[in-house]
Parts: sequence; structure tokens; C-alpha cells
Amino acid sequence: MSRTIASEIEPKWQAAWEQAGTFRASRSGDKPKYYVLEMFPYPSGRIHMGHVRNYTMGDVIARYKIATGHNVLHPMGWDAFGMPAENAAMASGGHPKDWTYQNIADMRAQMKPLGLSIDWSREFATCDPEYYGQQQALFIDMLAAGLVYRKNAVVNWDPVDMTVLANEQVIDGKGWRSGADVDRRELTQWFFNISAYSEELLTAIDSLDSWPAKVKLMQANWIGRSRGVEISFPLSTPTAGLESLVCYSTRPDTLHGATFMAISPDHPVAKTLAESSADIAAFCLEARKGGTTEEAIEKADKKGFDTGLTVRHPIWPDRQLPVWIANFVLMDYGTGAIYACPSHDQRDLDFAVKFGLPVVNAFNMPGETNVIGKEALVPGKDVTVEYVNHFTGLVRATAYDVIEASIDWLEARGLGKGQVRYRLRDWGLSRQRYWGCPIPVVHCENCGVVPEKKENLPIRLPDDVTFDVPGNPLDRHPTWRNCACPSCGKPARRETDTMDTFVDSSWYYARFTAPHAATPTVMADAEYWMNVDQYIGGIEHAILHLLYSRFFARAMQITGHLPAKAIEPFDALFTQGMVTHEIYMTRDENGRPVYHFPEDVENGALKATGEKVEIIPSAKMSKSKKNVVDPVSIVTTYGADTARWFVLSDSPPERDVEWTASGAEAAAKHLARVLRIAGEVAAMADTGPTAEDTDLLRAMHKTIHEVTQGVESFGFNAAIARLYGFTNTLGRSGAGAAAKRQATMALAQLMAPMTPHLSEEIWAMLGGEGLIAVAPWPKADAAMLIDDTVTLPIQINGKRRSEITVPKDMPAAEVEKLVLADEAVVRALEGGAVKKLIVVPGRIVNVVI
RNA sequence: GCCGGUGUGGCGGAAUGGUAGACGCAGCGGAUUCAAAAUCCGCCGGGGCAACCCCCCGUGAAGGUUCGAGUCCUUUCACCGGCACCA
Repeated sequence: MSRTIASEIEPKWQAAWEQAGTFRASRSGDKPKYYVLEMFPYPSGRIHMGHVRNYTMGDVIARYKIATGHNVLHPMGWDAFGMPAENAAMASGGHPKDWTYQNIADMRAQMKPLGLSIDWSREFATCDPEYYGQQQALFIDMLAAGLVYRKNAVVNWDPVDMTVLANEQVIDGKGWRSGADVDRRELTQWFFNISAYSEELLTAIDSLDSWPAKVKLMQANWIGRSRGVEISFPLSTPTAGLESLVCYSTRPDTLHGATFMAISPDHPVAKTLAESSADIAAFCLEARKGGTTEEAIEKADKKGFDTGLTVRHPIWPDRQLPVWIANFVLMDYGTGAIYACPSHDQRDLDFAVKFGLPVVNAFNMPGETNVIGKEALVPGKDVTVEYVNHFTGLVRATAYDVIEASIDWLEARGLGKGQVRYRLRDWGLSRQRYWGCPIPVVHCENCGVVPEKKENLPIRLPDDVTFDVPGNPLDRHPTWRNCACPSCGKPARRETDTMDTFVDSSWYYARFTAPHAATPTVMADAEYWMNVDQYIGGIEHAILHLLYSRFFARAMQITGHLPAKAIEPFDALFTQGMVTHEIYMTRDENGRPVYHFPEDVENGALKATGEKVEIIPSAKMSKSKKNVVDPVSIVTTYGADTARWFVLSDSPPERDVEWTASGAEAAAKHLARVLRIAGEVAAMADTGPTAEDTDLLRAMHKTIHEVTQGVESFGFNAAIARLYGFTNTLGRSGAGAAAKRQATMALAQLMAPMTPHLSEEIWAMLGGEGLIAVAPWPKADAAMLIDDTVTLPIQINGKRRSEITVPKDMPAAEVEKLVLADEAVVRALEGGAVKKLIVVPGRIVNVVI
């Protein structure tokens, strides 16, 4: 049966939708628009179960919205630039372009049998010149609007591959590909000034009502607003043209405990001192090393160098604090200099202990001499602290109030300046890579950096490149770099950096509204289709992709490419869980793990040899662990509807779902059963109504109500449970042919978003009009949702002891009488009195004795 | 370290403060069959009872609010996720 569904029914209906243009979106009609979007895939060449789950969820929403009278836009594209294509080219000698487009063709062919309601006419890949040319236009507009700039930045440089590496590509200080020691090199790079929008991006989070709280929190933490104060400490000897060291502190209340200053090895003072001192130069070089990876930071020892300089404490002029260069002070946060208060900051304390610097407890009451041990004293912001604040005089307040009072006190005396700072940095977009969108600027000896003329766009990637030598092929291409200056016309050189691929995915949602336009967007289309009503994707994009997209929506508004209402591009966001699977493992003769594909294992043993396998609990499907199930083989074996039904059924969509062979089998069986029941109903002779008609129709209306609620609230697993229940009812019902036919057609409709092919088949079998894909969603009759009688549980002292069945509108007084006459109640009372009797109409009764 | 989330049968998971365990998987029993597959029917948290009834216990742990708590509050444990030498 499932073979039939897979091989005959599914292709038939896919062809029918295709022919009818069912999912072609157009900006017309008086229906409300609805834009549903799933995060577009990277064309790796194979779809995986995670894709199936993601796109199925979007498809359920899209199909449900079509049925409820919306004009739906549901597009699909390819996030097609990026390193894997270049790596493949380096490994196999092919071309990234061929590799990518072949993968797209393969994946599209794997995706189409899923029966998704996608408007394929809007498909594009970000590596299409038509797309990246418009991205270049956008870049030029952003450059003109001051949203992009160039500056020197310290980057991870792989000297073998001759490229910049992202932090996560540096492992133990070595390049992940080359294994070479990574340098920290200062290069001129392009940046989006996203940090200028820190406050805006932070406060606007509040408006994202239909985003998961978790994602909003992660974004807020990433932006990392902090309130503090800038304080100047006069230097004993002016250095690097500076009279004093400025530091930023969020804890000015601890100023009394300041015992030394620490500056970053990259601080101008440190750099100046390094020029005249080989020791300092050596120290700074050493301190800068250590890499930027997480482990490296975790393990990093405190390193320090006493410069011999001192600064004067701004409040107590008799105190001179030594200035140290310290490896734990970062140049790109705050001012690159800190005053250290070891008593109230763990890092400062660790440093002080290591280098024998004094520790003064700023929170001591007069006369108290509380000594700080190995742990710094750090009160919570809401905790009331009791101590003499040595300058403001506040004695007992929350730490938060003390900090605010300290800032005010310092400001009033001109000693400090209250400040708000953010963790968010500007977004470096330059990549020394071939397979990305060329940055459309030209370097001219006369005119400097000049944006390319828009009529010259797209600046295409040259096809004739080689990957046999490391480095950026654009850099060493014989002719590509040569061009005429757009401003003066003299010979000039192109920028050879390409854009971070996150740029490509930061505006594709807008491009889908007019995917083939000669401008980045068309205002009328954007005005009509934006915003994305429902965006669906993995939690792994909670921060960067979504933050960048929010920034781009603002940038595109400033540059006139999006309407004001699209300032937040995604009205609702849903982050779905992963598809997981058990891992099957044996060990080789050396005890090393050997993993096995699920299809090679049966009943806990290898099919081939019968050797028992170790079963490791379910984890994210991964090729290296071989715990993968190929959607293509599932679709071939069981059909797309089975795969769709299963990935929706077992777990709530935001959680992980474990793929099991028995679960997939069960899904296939169930769908076959529904088809069988429908066949029986279709073949039923009309015998007239029976006594069971009403029961069946009541169940139908309840199911309509509950499934509708489930789909509306992303409760797909609960909706499917209701559909199972209704199928059981239908299968056992002795209702007449007409009622059964009605119930079966409703079942098909309710299942249609999840199992569209099967539903079309049943719809046609029972004489439904047109395609079920466009049939109006069934409505629950409110009157049919309420039974004539209700069964009320009777609790005695809060424990269920009995129940009574009464007419639905029986007055409470009469219910009480019946309850008091109930056998279980009488027995429990033993002739005693009822203390209290609670009747919740239509719900429950509680007898308190 | 800071911020957040989640803990319910053998398993995945249901449950607007109102009958805990819907629905599915696995398991057990039965029907059908020469037999199997497929299908259909039934049972299925733990304990007490010969047994239906019935009684006791049960949503990580301990308290609390309430007629009534998986759900609300306090404390606590475990696991998961995000951020992090961010001053």
C-alpha cells in the first residue's frame, strides 16, 4: 500500500498542483497576504531529515493558510556561496560554480518529491549574478549612507592558506585546514557599522511579540548593554600624548578598593613604551598570542608587566597606583584600560595575588579590616549591601543604587562621565575568498576607494580561476583586477575581497518578494508581501543571522529598498528542534569505535555478522557517527507523506524528535489505514442515517476544533494525536454512509497540510470538488462541540471518587442534590456533614468533608 | 562565573489551577490463518486484594498557597542551552 502511495499517488498529485499552478504566488486579489519562509538551505548536495522537518512545518502553515483564505507566498532558494565549494574545488580540481549548481540541481530533485507548496518560479541562488549584483547595488547604497566603512582590524591570518580565518576556524592557535600557527595581523577590512544600532536593535526586541523568549534573550545578551562611567586617572609621566589614563567601569562604587591600573598590550601607552623597551615589546607580543579561541582564554594564565608608570587616584590624590600591562585587558572593549579593584573582581584578585599587589576591601565599615581571601566579594545587583561607600556616604542600599549614586557623585564633581556601552562589535564582512559576492569598489591612485558604477553591476566573479595554490584566486588573476576608475577613468584596481556569506542571507527574504527585479527590491512588492509572517528555522541562527537580518532591514529602509513597516522583517519566528537518531557502535581490535548505519542494524545486532552493537542514546544526525537516515530512501520506501507525518507527530516541534524505524513504520501503516477506511467509505451503499450519525459528527466537529487550534499554535504533535483518535472513532463507527462520507472528507482536509498527497487522493475518491489544496478549511460548529450531557467527576477532599452524568444545563442546586445522593459520597460521609460543596459547572464537583 | 530552559510510565510525549499519563512506540493476551505476514479486538504507572468493586502511593526532591497543584510561590538537586578574562 505504501508503495502505491509513494510511487503512484504522490507523483500524480504533484503533477496536478504543478499543472494548476496552485502555489504560484501573485500580488493580486483581495485575500489577505501571508508570507511563510523557512531558512533557506546551503546546497551541500543532499537533503537531510532536518530539512524535511523544517520545510514540512513551513508547508503545514502555508497549506493551512491557503485553506483559510490567504494569498500565500512560500518561496525557496539557496544560500549558495561559501567555503565548502572552494574546499571541494581544492580537493577535486573542479570549479566551485559547477559544484554548487550541480548540488542545487541534486537537492531540488530530492526536495520536489516532498510535495512542498513552494512557488518554484521565485527560486534563486545567492551565487546567481542576478542576485549578487543586486547585493552589490545594495552595498553601494549602504556605502553612500555611511553604513559601511573601512578600518584596520586585527584578524586571524593563516600564513599557509593566506587567508583570514574566523575565530571558530582557529583550533589551538592553528589554522583548521593548514595546521599552521595563526598570526594576528592588522589588515584593512570592510565593516558594517551595526554597533551604531545597538540601542535600536536592543529596544526593538520588545516589539517581537511572536518570537521565542529564548531567542530574544540571546540577542539581548549578545548586544550586551552595560551602564557605567568613564574615569580619568592622571599619569605621573604623560605617555603617548596622554595626560591621563581613561578607564570604563560598571562598578565605580569600588573605587576605594582600586590598587593598580591595568592596560591592554594593544593600548597606545603600551605600544609607545614598547618602542623604547625590548622587554615590554617582547611581553606585549607574548601577551597577544594565546589565540582567541574559547579554550585558550579559559586556560590562559594571568600575565603582567609593571611599566613603572603610576597614576594618581582621582579621589584620594595621595594614592599612586602602579600601571601594569595585562593580557586579560581587551583593547576593543571599554577603553583598553581598567582600574583594578582586587577585592571585588575575581580577575583583578587573581592578578593581584600572582604579582603581590595590595588588596583593599572597599566595602569595609569604618574600623573593620575584613580580609579578602581567594574569592572576590561580588554582590548581586539587587542585593542590599551594607558598607560605607567611601565617597558618596551611602551606607545601606542595593548594589544597583550604590552604583547609580556613585556615577552621579563622580559626574557632579567632573571626575567621571556616565556611559552606556555595548558588547556588540561592528560586523567585519571582508573575506579573502573567491566564492563570495565581490565587494563592488575600486582602488584608484587618484581618487582612493571609489564605489563601482551601478550600470557596471554585477561585478561578476571570473570563471577562469585555479585553486592549486593557496590564497585568493581573485588576487592573482591576471586581468580581473584591472579596471577603469569609475570616477576619473584612469586605470585602477578592483577590490579582491568578497563578502561574508552572512550578507547574502541578510536580505534574501526581501528579494523573494521580487526575485528577478532589476533593483534589489521593488517597493510595491515589498510593501505588499513584507513582513515575513512566519519564519521557521534552527535555533543555531538565533543570534548572528537574525541580528544581521534585523540590521539589514533597517539599512534597506534607510537606503530606500524596504518600506518603514519592514523595520523588523520577521513578524513571527519559530525555532524547530533537530532530528536525532540512536548511534550504533562496535569496537575494532584496538578498542576504537566503529559506527554503523541504522539500515545495517537489526534487533541490536549487525545484519551482516550478527555482532551485537552498543547503542548510544539519540543524538543529532551526523555523518561521522553514521546515525543518519536518508530522506530520499524514506520517501522511496514509504512516501513523502509518511516522512512528513512522522517528523511532525512524535515530539513538539520546538524539541528534538528521534527518528525510529518503528515510528516510521507506524506512520506508514496509519496512513495506509486511513486510505483503506476512505476506500470502504467510498464503496458504502447509501443505507440512510443511523443512530450513530450524531456521535460521529460531534467527534468530527471536536476534531476540527482541536486540529485547527493545534495547527494555529504549532501544536502539530497534539493535532496529529487528535487525528489518530478521530481515525479510530471513524473506523469503528456504525454511522450511515452520508455521515461517514462527511467525516472522512473532513479527516482528509484536516490531514491535508501534513499529508497533502493522501488527502488529495481521498478527496478525489469521495467526489470532493477541485483540489483539496485549495478547498476551504472546515469549520467547527460550536453547537456540536457541546454534548447534551456531561460527566462530572466527583472529588471527595480533592480526590476523585466517583462521577455523575447530568444534562449539560442542569442547575447547580440540582447537581448538588445528586452529588449528595451519590453512593460513594454517602459512604464517605458515614452520616457526617459536608463542610463545603464546590460545583464547577460542566467541570467538576468537590465535596469537602 | 553570568543569563535562560527543562525534569511526567519501559520510550516519545498529553493535560485553560479541575478525572495525571490523551495519542503513538514497545510489551502482553485474543480473533482471523494450515501457518505466517497483514488486519481487527482487548490489556498495559507502582503497590495492597483470590477478585470486580475498593484502598494506598505516584509528575526530580522538600516545603507553601488553594476546596483542588504536573500547572502558582519558596528552597533545592540534576540535565540541557546561550554568553564570557566585556572591566
